[in-house]
Amino acid sequence: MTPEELSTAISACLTEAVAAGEITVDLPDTVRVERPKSREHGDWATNIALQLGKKAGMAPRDFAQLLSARLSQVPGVSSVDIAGPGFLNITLDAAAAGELARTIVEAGSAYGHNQSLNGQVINMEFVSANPTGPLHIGHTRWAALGDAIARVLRASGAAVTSEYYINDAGNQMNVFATSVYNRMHSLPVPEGGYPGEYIQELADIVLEQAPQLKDEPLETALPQIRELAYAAQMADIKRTLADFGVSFDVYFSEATLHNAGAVNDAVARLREQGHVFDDAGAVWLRTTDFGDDKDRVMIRANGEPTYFAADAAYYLSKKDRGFEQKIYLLGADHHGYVNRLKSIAACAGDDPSHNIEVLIGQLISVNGAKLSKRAGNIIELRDLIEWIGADALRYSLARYPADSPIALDPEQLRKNSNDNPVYYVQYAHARSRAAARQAEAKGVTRGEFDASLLTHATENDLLAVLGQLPSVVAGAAESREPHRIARYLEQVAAAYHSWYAATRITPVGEDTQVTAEHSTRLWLNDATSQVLANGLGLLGVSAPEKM
RNA sequence: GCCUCCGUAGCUCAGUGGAUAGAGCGUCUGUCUCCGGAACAGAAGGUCGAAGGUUCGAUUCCUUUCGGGGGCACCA
Repeated sequence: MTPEELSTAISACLTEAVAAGEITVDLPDTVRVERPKSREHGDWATNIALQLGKKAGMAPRDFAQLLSARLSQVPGVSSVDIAGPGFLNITLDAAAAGELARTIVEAGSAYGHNQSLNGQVINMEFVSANPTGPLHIGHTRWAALGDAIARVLRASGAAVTSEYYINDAGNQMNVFATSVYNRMHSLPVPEGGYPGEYIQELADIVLEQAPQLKDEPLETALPQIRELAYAAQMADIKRTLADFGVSFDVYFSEATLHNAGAVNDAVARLREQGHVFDDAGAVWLRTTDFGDDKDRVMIRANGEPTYFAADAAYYLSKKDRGFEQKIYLLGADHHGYVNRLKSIAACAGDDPSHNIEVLIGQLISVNGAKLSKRAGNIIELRDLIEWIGADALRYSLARYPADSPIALDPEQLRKNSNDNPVYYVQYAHARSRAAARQAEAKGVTRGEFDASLLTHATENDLLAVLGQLPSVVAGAAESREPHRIARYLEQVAAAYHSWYAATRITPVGEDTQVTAEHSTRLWLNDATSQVLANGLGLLGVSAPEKM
């Protein structure tokens, strides 16, 4: 029996009690079932009687008494105790609890998936680094976290499109191209230009593809240099993301918005909505109507659209493409942008509390990281991957809530020990696979399964933890907090290691007789592998067979 | 000045309107004739920054306050 099934059973008992006239109260959609901290309090506990007792005009303990009478009749429920002010402590039959092992193995990679976000159509934009240089540490956290959030949302039934917005318009692209041009001619870095060594690499690539550009003056060479260097830089970014295990469904070019007139269209559409006005030669969006602290310019007095105008057009594009929810993942340095983005949504007639969601992540730092020589004074993502490893890096970043500032300690992350949580979890997976291989060699198979044999205290604990994956995934999706998965996996690993130390999957010593206990434990072992693999998969971290 | 995030064990950090606030590291004590010791069992270590308020119950929610990080462009 899974906690979800127990929750459903409690809801059914409540409904029956209402129908029988025993209680009069509005029932919640779902009943929360929790694993009590203390084992003395049974397998599962609920505080539903405390919540509903008062509303039903009853003492919580009396309410608990009524519910307990019905609940103890449910098949699989061994006993129900009322504790303290009205907690219901529920103990399951070993067989009912153990059945979960089979449920998980049979569900396979689908275990943990849930329908909590069914029907939601979500656009998630993250990273969106400028195409004028390599990815650096500032992009790393969202690359790891954003990708994990997308996976968690999908596992909860949402249709998610992950999107990378390329800021390939505006003067910065000309500055970028000029920087490359100057490198081609060994000229100094232009005013405000890009200094890193990677510019030289881009210059080499451009010259290789179009050697004639070397003899052309800046004005005529610039457009082609811009295109070639841009393409090379985006290829580099995509390669680094791929090495990090991150892929995007859509790479959206800002330039295409300008070229297709979408920016001007956006101004016109927002004007129709009544939120655009002209002042001092510029065109403004009255974002103060929706809580922004000042109105924002869309078209400058010189006729050039602002970056903000492109953002408005981009938002409308997402809306037009049918995304009900648009999630933006931004660094803390973009905090001031949140109200503006929300105002765009409001000006477009959307509900800023529903159709747009801006997640702000605190910045990270890495102690003692080497600064990239090729890119100037930044820490490059590709260097971090090479130094720490993609798995350790992704896990470490996914392990903390986005709003918590973190300082990574690379020396710790490079260690193959318990200092390093990713190894703890990965090791548990590798160990469980090794145990399965060992079992096979000793003739243990999953042929026989008798859940009532899973009676050891560590088996009860392990089963309880394994049963929580679906609700943990749903919770992580709802709150956009994949770190809950990581923390959960550490619990799974701990429960597995305890179980492993306390019981045997294979016959030991002279006793070579394979029993139903062995084969049943193999089911539990394999169920654990599956939960660890599924959870790590949601974080974009590998689940190794061997380490 | 305004906005926002953080403040929990010696360190790095989880967590929760409820029963005894947790993990790892560090410190201390144990566990290998046997499936992977990258492990397990246990001990010590806390006025949950402070003060008010709401509540049957607050570390959690609200207000104030102290300390720290980040942000407040006709830049992109």
